[in-house]
Amino acid sequence: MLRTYTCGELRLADNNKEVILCGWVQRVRDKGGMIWIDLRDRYGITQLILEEGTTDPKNIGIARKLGREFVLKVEGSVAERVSKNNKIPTGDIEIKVKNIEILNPAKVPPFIIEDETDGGDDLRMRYRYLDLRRSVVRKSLELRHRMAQETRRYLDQQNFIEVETPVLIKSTPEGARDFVVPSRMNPGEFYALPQSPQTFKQLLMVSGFDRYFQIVKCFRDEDLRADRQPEFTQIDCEMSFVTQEDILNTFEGLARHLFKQVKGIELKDFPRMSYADAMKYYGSDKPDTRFEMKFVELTDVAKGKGFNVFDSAEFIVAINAKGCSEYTRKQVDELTEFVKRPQIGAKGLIYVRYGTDGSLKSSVDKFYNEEDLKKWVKEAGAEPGDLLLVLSGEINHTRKAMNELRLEMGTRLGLRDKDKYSTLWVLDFPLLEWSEESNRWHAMHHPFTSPKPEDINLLETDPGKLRANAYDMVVNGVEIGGGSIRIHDRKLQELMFKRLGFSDTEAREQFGFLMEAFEFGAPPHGGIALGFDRLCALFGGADSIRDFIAFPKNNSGRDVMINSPSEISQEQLKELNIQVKK
RNA sequence: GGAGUGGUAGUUCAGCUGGUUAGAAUGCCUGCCUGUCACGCAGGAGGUCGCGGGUUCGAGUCCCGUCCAUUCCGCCA
Repeated sequence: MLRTYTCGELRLADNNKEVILCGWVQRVRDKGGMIWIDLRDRYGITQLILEEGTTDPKNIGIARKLGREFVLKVEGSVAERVSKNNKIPTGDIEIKVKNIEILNPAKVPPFIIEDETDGGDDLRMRYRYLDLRRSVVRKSLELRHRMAQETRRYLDQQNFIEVETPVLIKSTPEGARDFVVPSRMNPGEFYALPQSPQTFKQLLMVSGFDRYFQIVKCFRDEDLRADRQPEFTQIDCEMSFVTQEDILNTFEGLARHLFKQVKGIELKDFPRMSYADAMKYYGSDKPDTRFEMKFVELTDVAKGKGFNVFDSAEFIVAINAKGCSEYTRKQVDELTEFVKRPQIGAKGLIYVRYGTDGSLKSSVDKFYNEEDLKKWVKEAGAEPGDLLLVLSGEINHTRKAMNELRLEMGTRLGLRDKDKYSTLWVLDFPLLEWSEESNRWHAMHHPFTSPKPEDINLLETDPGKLRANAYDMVVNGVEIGGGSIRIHDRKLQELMFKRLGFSDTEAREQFGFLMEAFEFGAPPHGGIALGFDRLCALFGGADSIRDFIAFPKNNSGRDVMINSPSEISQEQLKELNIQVKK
């Protein structure tokens, strides 16, 4: 070992010990007759001291040549500081240097390696290995490690076994775009990287593994976001001989275990909400339930007074912004601009001020008298001092816009506290949704999801109303994971593929292996997949998952450090039987 | 595929309705400083204003195109 201690562990109790430390130069403070060096490693920072007249001049000479991020090996003795620093754990001591060895010099780093760095994202990603030296980023990865360990511990205790499934698999048209890998040995043929190990985990159930999990990389070739990477990690799970209730309890248990072990938070039972209610009251299948501000439908009370916008609207909905009646014209205009942005696309925003004196003032006073508005505020349960915000239009579009407005108001009113956690299960998702684009039904979750038995006759008559045995775990408005009870019957699976527009041949070619397996004694089974990166970001109080991934990709799917993707040589292309159009 | 925002010193940014030699902070270099810990003080170096074109007597600034980054919409079973 080059060192006898780390830079984070020496205390006053170690006084006078002879020690050897290794680490990086965080900073040199040269005061003339005295020089202090902050030596940093993964564990902390320890101060070194060199003093003219005491320290060997050779070492003082070396210290004067040091730059940031030089790698040192330092021998010395632990001493109590004359002036202590209570901001760091090692602040009571320092190392009187007896010998400094430069293990490796360093160029001046392009950004400051401190918690509050001056580096922009682009630069940090280009030099990610330097960025990872910063304690904030390191702590994010330490959190991730802890989460993974606790996940394994809990699931192991629950008799789950971790099985690795292949990464080179088969492309299927359902769902997201696949990343594909050409096969040299099979010219013209391609593997696909898994969007999830879905079919494999179902096959493991057929194999009798009963309880499977895997912390696994998944791949989707779709456009990226702050919380979306082309390769990401899931806690992927499957169980046999269980009901939906068993799965909800098991994974509510996992979430509770993680919150307790990692954050020291005891969570209450997760409330449950139907998809229909989530859409009705929050306009979203992943509502942020840290605050109320539920939707109030005004379609019936607000129509028929000659206000053409409302009279012609399919749907009129309001939220009650508590205590906002004093919002200025400017603030209301800001909200109007907010909902009119192209991404949200509302035509306008109507408001009703319920003054603290009981007065009612709206932006549509021309059409509605005080009696009319009184009905509105009564519907909304508003009190004097509140502000009603109203949107109207096509139902799905309006709900979506109001969802955005609700979240914006929640943010403005400080109701979305990062340290507060509100969890819930959203249940009874529709099994299918109609796609205008491809003019056919799509599986909302995936084609292996089972319909609710009582709804099964709707598969032929009214597929859009058919509810699935599917569920999402939602925390603070973030979809943490989702799953379903699967189909384990060949006939039903065939029917499902048919309904989704697969021909018999297509279904057999793509999923024949699964349907065949169902004929060899497939147990009833179901499972869930939790987005591990998002879960870590949530625990870390961050909106972006990038700092919880050691080497993330940028918005265009590029790794700017290693500069990938990149072109490959003509020889490689030839070997793979691939031609590239330029 | 679409919309917004940004690109100026190593870095983070300022730079007004176009007008002398493009600034600040920080980092870097040099010197001074014996209890600093965001050390302090004095001095210094450092710029193809993303790229291409246009308007103009004159463009960091206005216009067009393009590239890059980022946020969102579409997309993400």
